[in-house]
Formats: sequence, structure tokens, C-alpha cells
Amino acid sequence: MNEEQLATTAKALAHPARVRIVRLLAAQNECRGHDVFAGLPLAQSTISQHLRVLKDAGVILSHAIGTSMVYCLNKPVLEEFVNALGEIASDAATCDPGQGESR
Amino acid sequence: MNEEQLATTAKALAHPARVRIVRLLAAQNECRGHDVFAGLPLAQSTISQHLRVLKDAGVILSHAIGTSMVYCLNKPVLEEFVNALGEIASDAATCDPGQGESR
DNA sequence: CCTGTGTATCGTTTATCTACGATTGACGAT
DNA sequence: ATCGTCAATCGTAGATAAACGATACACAGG
Repeated sequence: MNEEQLATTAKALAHPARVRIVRLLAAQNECRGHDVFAGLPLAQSTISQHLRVLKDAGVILSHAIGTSMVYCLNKPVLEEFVNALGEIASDAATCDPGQGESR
Repeated sequence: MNEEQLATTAKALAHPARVRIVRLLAAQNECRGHDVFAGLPLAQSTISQHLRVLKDAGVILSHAIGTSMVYCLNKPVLEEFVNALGEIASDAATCDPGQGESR
């Protein structure tokens, strides 16, 4: 996974509301739009925007069912991201002692 | 890890240049400032800003050595992030068939 | 046909991010 | 003292992002 892709996925997760959405979807697996709208203290239009960001990044999927929408996590995408970062983290040696100085 | 923390770390990783920096540090483990500056096609001041973002988020650590700086990954922070996301991903069931529709 | 429901999109405001050059300050070497 | 190096910070311009209300649209039910 290249830098662009990693950054794109990270960016999608770079807002508390979107993390919350992702958690909601993980917990419920297949979630009605209405439930998402009800699950956050934000305007419907704002949440819709967040959903779009997540979708554009490929983090979630959606399909219409009747008159409403169903959202769910795109598990493979999330997993790839986690794995790529996990590799980076495990490549790194633990950092030395005297660190915290801010100059 | 709460939504805020997850989002904060994700935000730090939400730019290709910063992902690149993180990879550099993972590869070299303890990296001179000069090497970071040389490793990216950006102005020194810009890179310094990116380093600060990463540092503020706790993703990297730094300390002065002589007249220059040394940067390294804050492995535990990265690992926590990866683990938290990994849990979310594994909580989720794989998403159903007919998905891709954009309405 | 009118109405309500569920979502997406538009338009706007305010805030944050990105990038750069220029400057600053600390330090070493000459 | 003067100069060069290293890195952070300042100031600024332009690009994106976040939030909202208002509006639009599709569809279901009466």
C-alpha cells in the first residue's frame, strides 16, 4: 500500500464523527441511514457528508433498500489499512530512552 | 481508545508526506533531521511542519543530538492505533453481496 | 394528487491545512 | 567576531474541510 492510499484512508478516519460512524457500522453490521443520523449529534446534512467521505475513500459501502439506505463497513479495505500500518509499526524498533525534549 | 484519540492519530497520518516520514523512520529507526529533509521533495519549513504535526499527535518522538535533531517513531502509539482499528475491523462481518450502487 | 419520509446536494460561513520563502536562534568551526 | 549549518517559527496565500439550513428529489401512503 503506497503513501497516497494510506493517507487517503487515514484521512477518511481523521474525524471523530467518522470514527463514530465506523464504530456504529462495526457494531451493527448493516445499518440503516436513519440509525446513523440518529446516532450522532450533528445535522443530517453534515452526517450525509461524512458518509460520503467514508464512501469515497472506500471505507464503507452502501446500497438502497426500498426508500432508504443501508451502510456497512468495507472490511477488506479497513483490514488492508490496518495490516499496512501494522507492518510499519512492527518494522520499527522501540525508541530509545531520552526522548521527550521539545528543544 | 475513544473516537477523539483515534481521529487524532488518523489525522496525523492523513497526508502522504507524513506517511512517508513515518515509513522513513520505521525503516531507519532513529533518523537525523537532515535525512528527513532530504527524503522528501518539499521545502524544509514544510517538512518541519509535518514533523510537528506528527509529534503533536504523539506519533513520533524527537531529541536533540549535538546541533541537530533525531526523530523516531513512537511505536506504542502506533501500535495502539493499529490494535484499536484492528478490533473494529474484526468486529465487522463481511459485507453482503449487492453493494456498489451509488443511487 | 398532496403529504410525509429518507437522503443527497447546494450555498455559505468559518476554520483548518498546505506550502513556501524569509527570518530567527543556537551552535561549531575558522 | 564571522560564517555556515540545522532546525523551528513567522507571515501569507491558496486550497480544503466542517457545519448548517434550505432545497431538491424519489418514493410510499393516504
